[in-house]
Amino acid sequence: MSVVTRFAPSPTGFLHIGGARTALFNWLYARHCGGRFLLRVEDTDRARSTEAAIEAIFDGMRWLGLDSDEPPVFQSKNQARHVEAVEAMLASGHAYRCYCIPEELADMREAAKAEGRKALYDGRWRDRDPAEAPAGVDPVIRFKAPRDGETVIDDRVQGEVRIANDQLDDLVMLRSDGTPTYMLSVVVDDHDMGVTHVIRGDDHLVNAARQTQLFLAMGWQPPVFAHLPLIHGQDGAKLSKRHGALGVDAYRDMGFLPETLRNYLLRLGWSHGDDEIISTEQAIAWFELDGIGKSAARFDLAKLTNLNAHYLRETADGRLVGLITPLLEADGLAIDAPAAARLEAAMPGLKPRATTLLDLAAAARFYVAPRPIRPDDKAATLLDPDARQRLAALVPGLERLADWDETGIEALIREEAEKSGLKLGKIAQPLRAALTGSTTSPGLFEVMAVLGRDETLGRLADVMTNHDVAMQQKD
RNA sequence: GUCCCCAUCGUCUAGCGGUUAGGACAUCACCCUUUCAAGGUGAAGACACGGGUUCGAUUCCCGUUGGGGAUACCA
Repeated sequence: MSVVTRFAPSPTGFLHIGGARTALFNWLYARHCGGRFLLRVEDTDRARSTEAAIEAIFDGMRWLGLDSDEPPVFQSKNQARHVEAVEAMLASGHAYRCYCIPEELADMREAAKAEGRKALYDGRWRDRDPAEAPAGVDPVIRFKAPRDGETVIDDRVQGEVRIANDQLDDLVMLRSDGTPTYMLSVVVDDHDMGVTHVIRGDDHLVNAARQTQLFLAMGWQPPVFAHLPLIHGQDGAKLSKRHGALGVDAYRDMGFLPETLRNYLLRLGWSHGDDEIISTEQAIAWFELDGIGKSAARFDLAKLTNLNAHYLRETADGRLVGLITPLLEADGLAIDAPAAARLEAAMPGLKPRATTLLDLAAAARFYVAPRPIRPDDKAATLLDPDARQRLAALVPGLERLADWDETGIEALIREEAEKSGLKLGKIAQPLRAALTGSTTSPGLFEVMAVLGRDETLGRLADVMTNHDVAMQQKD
């Protein structure tokens, strides 16, 4: 039997980090098994579901590269089928009409709480004659759940979980307005879609018992369950909106790569020995359900950042240029073909110093910024008159230099430093300030090689002639 | 309240009765060095507690504590 997994988000918000991990695990397991991965939008709560949320979820899935094997299923479109399933249960005696009004239910809950019992519906309409139905009350249809014994879930993550049936009440399958509830819809859809493995958050563990009862009552084989521990925030509390539970789009905007998220999310709750850096191909080959941990994990931005730095270093220069170009353009810079080429040449020096696309773009800015380069405060301090004189002394040599490449430039500068009896830093730092406008940058000789002779000399000339630029920044 | 789940360095985790309890991130030190990173070397840092079982428990069982989840005509 081929494996079928599904990701079934309810479209009430963005694709958050926990949902993304659930989707990833389902996707990986299907890919690993050579099965199919399906996407189902659980929009049975029409009031809370929004078009924007649906788009945000699809968008997030696309960005993460989690492609589904069939077009997404919208649960709301299967309503007729869900109602039909309930009618069949009514006919087979597995369901009944309940005429309780909300106030009655509230009283019931309160009474149960007072007695220290689990707050459950007491099944008062289970066997009551429908002729006693009060006038003007639209009934709900409830599942006639087993009252004795227990329901056992053989969970692939949590192990064998036993829940006494008296802990589960007769759940509502059809609301008084005739619409199906989530609990019923999931079971019917999972069955109809041929889902073999339900991999989802821990918060559904008890639901798995109710759903198992439903599957059994309908005469269907329940799927294999695997309930993932939830992800917690840095403070250990539930990863909620106010704890920085952001959508995956927020991480994209912070400059993280999708492969970083995939690797990070995979390691959050799943392990393969001591392996940390795991490519998606490797993950597909290795992913097994028994590698999933049982305890909740905290989301750690520092580790995510470190991982992103790693993937940035591994990313092809051309792709990086493509990714930061929009950021630079948003910053008011025009990136034409020569500028893009210069950025690409600069990437080997920029990449290892960056942790996100945002700081990569910021660090790359000086390469394509228009002259004159505005030095920042610290850089301006370095460009005092003495330093400018030292820089001026370099110009003839740079003009004459035969091979304008990193080694040639380095040899020349070192020679100049030695000649004047200065430590390299005494020349290199002002030079860096003049060329990059900053006190930190990639290797100086590499910077000069990438900038080219004309641009280098031009930037030096700017500093030499335009004292105002330097002086102005000094205070 | 009731039911369910969980518990190894600050964090993510390895471990599946006998280990100097391993790795990664973060932290600190040193090396490298034209700045900043990267890289290299090293340091510090954990089995929540109490009972059992066993020749022997981080590992198995029970309890305590702590954390989380579920208790809807939401999903």
